[in-house]
Order: sequence, then structure tokens, then C-alpha cells
Amino acid sequence: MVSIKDVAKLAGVSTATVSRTLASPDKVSEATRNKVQQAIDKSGYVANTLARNFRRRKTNMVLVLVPDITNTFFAGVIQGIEWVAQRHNYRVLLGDTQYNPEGEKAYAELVAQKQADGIITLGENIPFTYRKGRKTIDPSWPPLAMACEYHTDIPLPTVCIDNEAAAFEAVNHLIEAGHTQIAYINGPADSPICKDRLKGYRKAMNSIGITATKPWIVEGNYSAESGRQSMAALLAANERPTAVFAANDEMAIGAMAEIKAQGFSIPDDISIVGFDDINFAAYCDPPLTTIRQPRHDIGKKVMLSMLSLLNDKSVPEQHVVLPHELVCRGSTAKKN
Amino acid sequence: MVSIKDVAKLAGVSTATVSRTLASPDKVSEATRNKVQQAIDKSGYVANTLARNFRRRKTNMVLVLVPDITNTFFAGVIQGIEWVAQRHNYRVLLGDTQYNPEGEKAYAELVAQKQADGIITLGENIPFTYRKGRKTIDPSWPPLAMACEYHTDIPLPTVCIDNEAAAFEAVNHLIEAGHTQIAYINGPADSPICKDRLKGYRKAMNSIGITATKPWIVEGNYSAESGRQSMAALLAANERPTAVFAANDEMAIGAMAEIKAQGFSIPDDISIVGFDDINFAAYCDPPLTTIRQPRHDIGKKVMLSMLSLLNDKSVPEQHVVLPHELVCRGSTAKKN
DNA sequence: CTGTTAGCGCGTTCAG
DNA sequence: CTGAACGCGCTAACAG
Repeated sequence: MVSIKDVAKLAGVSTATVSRTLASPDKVSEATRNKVQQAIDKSGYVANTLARNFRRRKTNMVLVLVPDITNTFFAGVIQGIEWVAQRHNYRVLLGDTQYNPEGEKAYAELVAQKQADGIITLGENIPFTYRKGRKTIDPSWPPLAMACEYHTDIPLPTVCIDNEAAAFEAVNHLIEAGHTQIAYINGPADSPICKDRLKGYRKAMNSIGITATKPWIVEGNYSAESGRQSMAALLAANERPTAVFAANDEMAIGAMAEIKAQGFSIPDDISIVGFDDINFAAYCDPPLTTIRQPRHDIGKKVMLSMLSLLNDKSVPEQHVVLPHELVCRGSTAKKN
Repeated sequence: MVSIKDVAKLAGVSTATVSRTLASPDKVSEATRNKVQQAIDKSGYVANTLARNFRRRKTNMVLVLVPDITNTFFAGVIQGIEWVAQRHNYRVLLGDTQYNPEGEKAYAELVAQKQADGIITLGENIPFTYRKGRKTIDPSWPPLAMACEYHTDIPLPTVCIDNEAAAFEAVNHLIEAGHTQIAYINGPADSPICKDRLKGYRKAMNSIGITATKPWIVEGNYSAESGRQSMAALLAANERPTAVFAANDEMAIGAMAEIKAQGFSIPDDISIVGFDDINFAAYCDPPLTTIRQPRHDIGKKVMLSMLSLLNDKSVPEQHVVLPHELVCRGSTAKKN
């Protein structure tokens, strides 16, 4: 293993000079800089990041906690994170938590152990315990930022869309098409963004004088299978909805399968709107109308927040709201 | 920051003893072990992994190179990798290469820099240069293993399925349903596994005395959009196929959309078979017949290979072949 | 079983 | 602008 010492000897300078040439070339005269560079090239030296990180007490790694990497929406956010991370000499450590808070905490310990400098979580939980009602960030926590979800108590840097407004738009689109019997398949009910989406749904229903009631509000877990089951429950109710709004595309896709399996037609009998605009949405039959979230931008922005947390030590803009977009495709139509 | 020294002082032992209590408790008497444990608890000490790794010259990180994390099949493999990694105190460093060999090499340098101990790649390239025709592993390379794809020149530990046999089965399933005009939408043609799948397709066609010709063999890039375009090309040909085999489910899904858009019915006019069995396959309309790859198992197995490469320094079984399965669903039917 | 000692490879003083 | 010297926190010999 060729170390900085070997390079120094080869170049006839001290190790300090080699180190400086690498870290701040402007503080070294051009002549020595060249000598050092030649020695580096000749020896094939690569700096030992392990030693460097140890010395600097910094890993240049960010731990990304993701509820399910298999969910292509989350994967898209991670691509955005990685895009920025790479360009700023940071690495992404993957923590697939499988929606399990215990797993999150286990991963979070990596930071205490100095295996990562900060944490970005795409889930709703923060992997630290805090006193209920305490609304401030515990200074003992590492740099922490959220994407997609946000925290109701702790004021963490967050990047998401306006979920309530987006849900309102989605449902309003249905209302404008003449629907009034609109059901909602929610995601995990304790998730803040699902609460917001529910709020948006309720608000839209209120706008036409309808107070949405239980049988038309069902809860899934974001999986296609749960969407199918939720839809089955909806179709088994006394009164059948003519339109459905689902809190993500996977559930919408599951619901579509169930609707068709029971012999109903989309959108003639039942219209449906999803959420996220994953790639498959456009390839559904009929293509799924949905709310597009800018997943790459969410990832990029949250990584930028993390960088300023890490380097500038300034707290970035606390709650960044990115624009969403209603994408109208074939799964919605005027009510017959 | 509380370090091992503080704990040693608090417990009235040497730092070496503290270190031993942590690394090999059996080499420490119970009495001192308890003393040390108490001191650790009282002080809130957490070992600095950065220092430990530096000393041990080991990161306990594995770099996973994935062509596209957004592809849920790859994401599934990564879940398998992580599942094993976690249980063996390893971490997964994510490298989304976007099918770009340059990106791969950039990531691979992380190992030279001691940011990771080994590399698992899910793509077809190995991120190192080698003399063409040289069939041995360069000893200067870090531990390296492949999953899904394999390398034709270098004998690297590899985990995949028998792609040729799987493709043969898929096409044979169509043949048994009476089809003879069977087209194939291949993936990137230079990928070894795509070559194998093509071989399997050809072999099956040969078995009924047909030499598959160009217009019915088209090439996509694994994306749904490329599947759609490939299908459009197929449908524009003089003679229309009555069945299609696609090298992955995304392309099959794109192809299905195009088939329906042109007014044909699946499976009545055209049958279709995919590859991978991603979650959405079961939710297509009609549900997609496909080859299931055990993605989690592939990930688990390749990580186990990596571990033995890393720790036992024994070369694991060179080419592990995991079982696949033809999953028959509604997208295939007897030829009319 | 335990303590002493000597670095791992680098960045960072502090003089010169 | 450059070099000498120190030490980050930990583990791995080696004695005892």
C-alpha cells in the first residue's frame, strides 16, 4: 500500500506538503505542486479515505432511510439524492427499513458510530426518541432531514409537496366530471401526509356539501394488494362509488384490477385517480390519471438541505414545498 | 466525545481491556467485563467506527452497483443483499450507474480509496479494465461478485438463473399453445444474459423447425417505452406475430399497451410472456404470464458469496444458478 | 487474563 | 511557502 509518506519521499518533500497539495493546492508553489503530482502519478498513490475520514472526523456519507426501496417512487427520490450527493463528494448509505421503526433506529446508530454524517428519511418516523410536546430539535441528534413525509412536532428541514392541495385537486377533478359518490383509499392513517391527503379529500367533498363518511374512506398500506382489497370492500358496500381516489398509484393499480375483475368498466362505471405518477401509471389500461410528484427534485432538494446542514451549519429553509401536477389520463371520465 | 480512554479510566482498566470486552468478551473475565460494561453504560460510550475501521483497514461496506435503482427487480435484489449484509454487520453503499460504464468506474474507485471492501454489480460490466482474452481475475482487483448478469471472460463469483432455459420454457409455453409466429423483444443485445435469452428463444423456435429471423427479433432497452416502440415495429411488419416474448416485464407491459392501442386483444389476438415477475405483472390486464426470478434469493446468495470472499478469503462457488419458474397467467392463450 | 506499547495514514498545528 | 512533530481512537502484538 503506497501511502502519503512514499509520495513525500519520492517527491523530496514532507508529507505535510503532499497533504496540502491535495487539500489546498493554492497554498503550495507551482513547482512543488508539480513535483508532488508527478510522484503521485508515478507511485499510483490514492489517498486512504479511511485515514482521512478518521482524522477529519467525517465520513462524507449520508444514510438514507427508505421504507421500501422496491417502491419505484422512493427509488426515484433516492436517484435525486444520489445525483446531488455524487456531485458534492458524498456517498449514499442505503437503509431499507421495511416500514419498521425498530429497523430505523438500528440504522440511525450508524451515525453515533461515525459511519455516516447525517440522515435523510423518506418515512414518517424520526429514528430518535423525544419528549412528546417538545417542539425543538435535540442538539444531540445528528443532521437530519425529511423528504416526502414531514414531522408534526419537530421542526426538521423537510421537502415535500402540498399534499392537501394535491388531494383536493384530484378529487375536484372528479367532482368537475360530475361525480359525487367518490371514495378514498388512504395510505397508513397515522402518516402526516396521508392525513393531509384525507383532509384534501374531505375539503373537496365538503365543497359540494358532502360530509365524507366511513364506508367510503378505507385504508390500505400503499401496496397494490391492499388497494385491491380496499376496492373489494368499497364495492361490497350498499352504495357503490362512481369514482375513487387512491393515495398512491400502486393501490390505484390494485383497485383497477379489482374493479375490472368484478366486471365494471373504467372509466365508464368507475373513474379512478392515483397519486405519484410512477412510470407504470401511463401503461395502465386505461392509463391512470394521477398526481405527479417531482420525485427527482424532491431528492435533489433534500440532499441540498442536508449539505447545508452538514457544511454551512446553517439550518436550511425549513419546509420546502415543491409543485405537483394533476396528470389527466384515461382512467377518469364524466359521470354517466 | 467519550472515547475508549474515558471508559478505561472509569472502569479502572486499560484501553486494551475495554477493546477486548467489545471485540472478544470471552477473553475477559466476567468481573472485569461487568466493570467495563458499567463504565460504558455510565459514560454513554459508543465505539468510533471510523477509528476502528481505520485501524483494521476494513470498512464493512459493500458497494452495490445497480444499473437503475428505479427498476423494481433490481430493487428486490438489493433488498436481498441488504438483508444478509445487515445480519453480518455489513452496510450497503448504493451506486446507481444509470447503465453508464463511466459512472461504474467512478464508483469503483471508492474501493481503492478504502471506502468499501468489495463490489457487487448487478450490471453486465465490471468496473475495471482488463486485457481482452485474459481469463483470470487480476489480483489487484478488490473482491468482486456479480448478480443477475455474468461475465463471459473473467471467472467471477456469480449468482443468476439459467436464462437460456428460462427463455426456452417461456417460448415453449407459447409453442405448446399452438403459436408458431412468435416474436422476441430482447434487451440490450450485448448483455450476456440477453444473449442467453435470445439463444433460448432461438432454440425453442428451432424445435418446431423455425429459424427465427430479424424482423421478429427486435431490441429494446428494458424500459416500458422501448417495449412499446418495439411492439409498434413488430406490428408494422408484413406478417403479424400471434405471440410475443419480452426480455423483461417492463417491456412486456409497454408492448401490451401498444397491442391494445392498436386494437388487438390480449391474449385472443396476441399472447405475451414477460420476464422477472415484478409485482405489477400480476396486476396487468390481463395478468402477465412471465418467468419468475427469485430476486431476493439472488441478492442474499450474492451477498453470502461476497462475505466468503471477504472473510474466508476462499473463492465461493463460482457460478450459482438459482431456480426460475414459469408463472402462467392470463396474457397467454391457445392460438385461435 | 490483563497492561504496555506501538503504530494505522493522514491533517494540522507551529516554527522557520 | 515548507517541514517537523504530534495525535485522532482504536486494535494488535507482546509481555507479564
